[in-house]
Amino acid sequence: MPTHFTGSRAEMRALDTFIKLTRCTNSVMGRLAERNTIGDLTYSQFAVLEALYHLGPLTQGEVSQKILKSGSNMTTVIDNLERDGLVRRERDANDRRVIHVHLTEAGSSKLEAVLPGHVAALVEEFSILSASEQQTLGELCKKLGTRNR
Amino acid sequence: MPTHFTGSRAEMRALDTFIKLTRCTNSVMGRLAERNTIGDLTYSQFAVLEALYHLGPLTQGEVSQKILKSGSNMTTVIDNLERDGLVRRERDANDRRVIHVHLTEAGSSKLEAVLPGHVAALVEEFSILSASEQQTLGELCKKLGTRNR
DNA sequence: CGATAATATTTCGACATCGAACTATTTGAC
DNA sequence: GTCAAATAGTTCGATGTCGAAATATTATCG
Repeated sequence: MPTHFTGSRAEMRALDTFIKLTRCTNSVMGRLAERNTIGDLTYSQFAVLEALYHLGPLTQGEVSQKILKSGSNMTTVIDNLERDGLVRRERDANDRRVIHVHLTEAGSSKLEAVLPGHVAALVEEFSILSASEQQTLGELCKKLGTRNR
Repeated sequence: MPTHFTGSRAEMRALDTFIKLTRCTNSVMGRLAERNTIGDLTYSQFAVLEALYHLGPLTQGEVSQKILKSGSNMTTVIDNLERDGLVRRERDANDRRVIHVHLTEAGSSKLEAVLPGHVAALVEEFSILSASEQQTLGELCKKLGTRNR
């Protein structure tokens, strides 16, 4: 946990908080991965399916924005999802540059099969924090995350 | 921000906190990356150099544990660092299975050139939170991160 | 209308990342 | 002492991830 870094108080504090933040996220994600909470999906695939499931068909660019990943990355992830039959691409008729991504039946079923377990695992993970601690954590994260914008 | 997920209160809370946590980490890392705060290094490379800088020569396995990455991943990252002359591998004389990773002069200089700016950027990022907010965030992250172990 | 700018996606090359299978070496048990 | 189990790294194949350059298409402006 310690960083063996010597600096001003503000420096040590920021560094320490940063390390705890990244390790925390890392650990939580790692433990979720260990539990195999999303079956044979990757997190990227899960995120794409979830977005489509809750928001309906989206443009590839929209998906990219929703899950905060680059456009070129979306191409690969959606390629894999399409190969596995979980998603379907449809060229827009009016603007042939854009592609609409649709969930297939298989994709929908897959997500429904996996979502409850994932949520349950999350609840369990976070149950170490009280409701108000979760509230506080969420607020601080939001404040830090949306900094200058 | 919203998830369009309907569930019990505990479920919504955990999901919401989870999303804020991951987005926060994502955003902070992203902004640091944009600022080019670690030069032409990747974060993995930076993490390895930093560990060696502060702790001295380490076994490859030890590095892997310090930065929480898999052994096979370490092979690649250290391969690249070695190719760039920032790090040197040395086989242990007594136990020929183990490899000690040393920082080279170039590696040391590179890190020293980059560390102050990185810390400054971190301080600036976290300056949106007061000292006590950072303290709280750190504690909550630690509690959540080290859950059951 | 026609050249240019903007937009959506893909391709490419580099790096990260994992788990499983593999190699080399050391340790332990009989 | 020898053979089996444990340990340290590497290799391999798959996926994710990015930014820059390329492609295709649409919008704009003169």
